[in-house]
Amino acid sequence: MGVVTIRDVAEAAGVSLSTVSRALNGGKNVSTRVARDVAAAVDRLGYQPDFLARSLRTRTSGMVGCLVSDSSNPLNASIVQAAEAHLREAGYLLAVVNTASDPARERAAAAEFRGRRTDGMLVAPGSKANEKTWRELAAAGMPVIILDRDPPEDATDNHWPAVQVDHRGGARAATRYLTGLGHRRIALLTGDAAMRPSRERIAGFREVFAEAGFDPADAQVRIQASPMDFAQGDTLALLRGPVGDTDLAAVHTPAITALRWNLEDVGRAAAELLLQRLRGEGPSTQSSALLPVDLVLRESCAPPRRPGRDE
Amino acid sequence: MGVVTIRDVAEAAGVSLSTVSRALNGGKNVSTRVARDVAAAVDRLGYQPDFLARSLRTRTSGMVGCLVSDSSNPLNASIVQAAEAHLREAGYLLAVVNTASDPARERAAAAEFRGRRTDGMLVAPGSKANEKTWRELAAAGMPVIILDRDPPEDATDNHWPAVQVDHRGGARAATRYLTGLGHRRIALLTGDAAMRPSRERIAGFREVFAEAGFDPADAQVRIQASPMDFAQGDTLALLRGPVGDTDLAAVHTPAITALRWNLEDVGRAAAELLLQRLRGEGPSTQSSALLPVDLVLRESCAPPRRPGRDE
DNA sequence: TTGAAAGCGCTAACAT
DNA sequence: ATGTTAGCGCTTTCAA
Repeated sequence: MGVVTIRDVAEAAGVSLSTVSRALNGGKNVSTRVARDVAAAVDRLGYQPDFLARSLRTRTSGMVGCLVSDSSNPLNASIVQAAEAHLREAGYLLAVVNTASDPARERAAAAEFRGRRTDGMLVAPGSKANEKTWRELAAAGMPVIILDRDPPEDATDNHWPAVQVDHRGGARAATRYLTGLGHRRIALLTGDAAMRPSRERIAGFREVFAEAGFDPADAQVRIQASPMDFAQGDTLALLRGPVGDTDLAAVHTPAITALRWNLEDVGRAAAELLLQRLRGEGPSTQSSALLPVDLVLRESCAPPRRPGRDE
Repeated sequence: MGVVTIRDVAEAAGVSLSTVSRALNGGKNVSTRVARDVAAAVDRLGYQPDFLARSLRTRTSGMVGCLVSDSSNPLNASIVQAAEAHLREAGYLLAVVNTASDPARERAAAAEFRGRRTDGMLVAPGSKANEKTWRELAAAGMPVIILDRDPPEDATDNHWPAVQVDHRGGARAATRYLTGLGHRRIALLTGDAAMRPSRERIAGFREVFAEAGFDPADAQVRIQASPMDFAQGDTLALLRGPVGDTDLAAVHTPAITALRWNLEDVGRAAAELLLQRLRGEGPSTQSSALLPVDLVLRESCAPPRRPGRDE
């Protein structure tokens, strides 16, 4: 394997070990002759530097950890993929751990990432159970970016770097659209109300009812324990659309009006926020992002058959 | 950060550095008293071992690299997720790199994984361009598991560990089903014919025509340059079903008959194959897997309106 | 511009 | 059962 070390290169190039290191890294303070010889030796021997050894020395691993409940969920998958792409361009490797929202697994993963000296983390906690963990991590100097979740509550209330999605605004737009069509009794199906996305959707939904002076009892909220509940039957599956856009919504007949936000942007923004920290940029730069949610009008919504009295 | 080292623990516990190491690892050759003291010190100091340093010493990183064209593709996402879960249980961390099937990126990722001393790799090459890379990697002792792709051609023709999906069998079943309904002119839409999945589908498709003595010209193959082509319009999107099952197929009206294979099994089998190698198990154990493809009958297929003459 | 030497935190002989 | 010692491969002072 990596049997060829920097020492071999040094011998082959007829220079010292540290000179090779300099030639390989900064390239500064190295004569052109030596630079050439070293490059030749590297080529000839097929030398590949050992990141592990370098990391041990430099105290930076070039790795970023990502904690997510389920990376096969299409929403998460796109976010993670975009983050990975952006981080990779900056030279970082992304390691993803699926936690199934299990607090114990989250803690285990956080500990492992920490032990591996990751340079930062992207985390989407599945509950508020581990706020202490995130706070400790941050206190220890680990840059932690929150993904579409409530940041841990902090005594000092300094803002956590986070990428948030404007679910409230989206829910408002969708609700207004439906009330505009004449609907007065509307159900919102969404996930765990303790989590930011659902909580914000519910808030936006109710705000519109309140502002319009409609009966709040007609704004019905149904909590789905898991995203999978949506798929339990065709009927419920159809209702996925109003919650989040997927390929499904567009190709269905009728095409489903849906809320959509740019998942790639979420991942990219999170990566960028982290990179800012890693570059040591201060609080002068943007430290959080709020991404918009769009209402995509398709064919699935019509006025009620008897306006104001649809069942 | 990780300011507390094994040395601090040793001092706190009043034992030597190596004793702590032993207590932490094997736990063998350690008196219960010392074990207790060390555990107490670890707790009190909040010691977390440095994986990097350990890896440098042991020459094993506890990491596995995964090379895939696009981890946000639902098919890949599920495979990767399942592999991650299985590997994590065994104590390994999975790092995923998206290559967009770009040979240069594949090589770069392979080099980086190698430099990071990953213990193994799961790779789904996007072309045959990098066969040399995979061969070199394997020759250097890196366990490489191929995911639903052709293994690199090898002079010695020793079999590569690989997880394959029986796309041919699936295509045969689907084709027979359609011919059984009376269809005689059938189109197969699939991806890059140079890649294993499509090539096998095409083969199975044509086999059925040949065996039945139908006109091979009526077995029409259309290549889609990328999976995204399938989504370009509703019409084409509907044709996704016969190629691979997604949530979409089941909830569509009519529900779409589809070929399905277990993506979790693919990921799990790949992880297991890799773990076998990492445990040093020889060729006695299973070294490849061929997973079945099922035809899931739903409502989308009917006999032709004029049997034998459908357009 | 170069080299010698120290050491990152840990494990693994080897002694005791 | 425990301690001493020697590195893993690299970067980085510090001298020359």
